[in-house]
Amino acid sequence: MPELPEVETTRRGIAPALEGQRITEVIIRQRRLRWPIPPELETVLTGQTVRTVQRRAKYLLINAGKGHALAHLGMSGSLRIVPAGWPVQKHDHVDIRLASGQALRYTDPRRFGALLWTADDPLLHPLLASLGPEPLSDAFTAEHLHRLAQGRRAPVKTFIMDGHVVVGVGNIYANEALFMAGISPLRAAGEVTLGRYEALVTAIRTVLSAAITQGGTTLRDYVGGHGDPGFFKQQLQVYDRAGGGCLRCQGTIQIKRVGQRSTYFCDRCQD
DNA sequence: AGTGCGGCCTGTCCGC
DNA sequence: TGCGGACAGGCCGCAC
Repeated sequence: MPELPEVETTRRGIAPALEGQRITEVIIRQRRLRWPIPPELETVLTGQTVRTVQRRAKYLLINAGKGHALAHLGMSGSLRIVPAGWPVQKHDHVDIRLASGQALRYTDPRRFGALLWTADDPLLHPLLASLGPEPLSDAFTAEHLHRLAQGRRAPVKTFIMDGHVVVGVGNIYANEALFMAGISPLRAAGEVTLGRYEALVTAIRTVLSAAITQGGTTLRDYVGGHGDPGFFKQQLQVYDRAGGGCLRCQGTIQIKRVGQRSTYFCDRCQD
């Protein structure tokens, strides 16, 4: 679920309530996420004061002095600030209680997400060390995509969803950006010209930025740091619109499986 | 090295 | 109304 805009919206929502706060207690009701929650999340994190809450790719990095908690929201996860002791629902797996009387609550029905701990530089963590550039940074360029794509026969949609190429572009925004750039999701990555990668870089930046402005896209579970849904769903051009009219031409939005993911596009606007 | 797939989970929806 | 099966925003780890 949560792609980059949702994770960034979450970061902005929870950071003010966390930074400068001492962690008084960590309550774990369900350890079994994608990986088991390590014991350090209780033994080391408790008593620490949060310094910063940053984001790298779709990971949130909570700097707690002695190390960093890493959070990933998987497909259905959310992190939000609640009053301590707020009624617990079925999938509320973790509460990190703060001296303020609030708590950071981790909720994840499908448990594809993760809560991890690292005492070292979090950017060197095995899960983060080999990731591609941030799409909203200067390091993300058409030249970067074009160079990496040389010789690649995988579809360009699969290519841009690969976190080692560029981070943060999940299924929704990959579909939207390719539509905006007029590129068929089925085209081999290695056959896309530098000029079209220019358009794609612009489209990815535009779509992600607009989605952040709208607080992300909520299809079902996603809520931001204050428990509110995101509103970018109303601006989706192709995602989940199979059979609907193309908003740019008189064509019809198609759906196909590409890399085992539902892929939406207009075969008249995208080639 | 690049590519394709299974698997992790729960919930929902659709067809019978 | 019940039930099986497909599918859902991510992404690791494996076999080829």
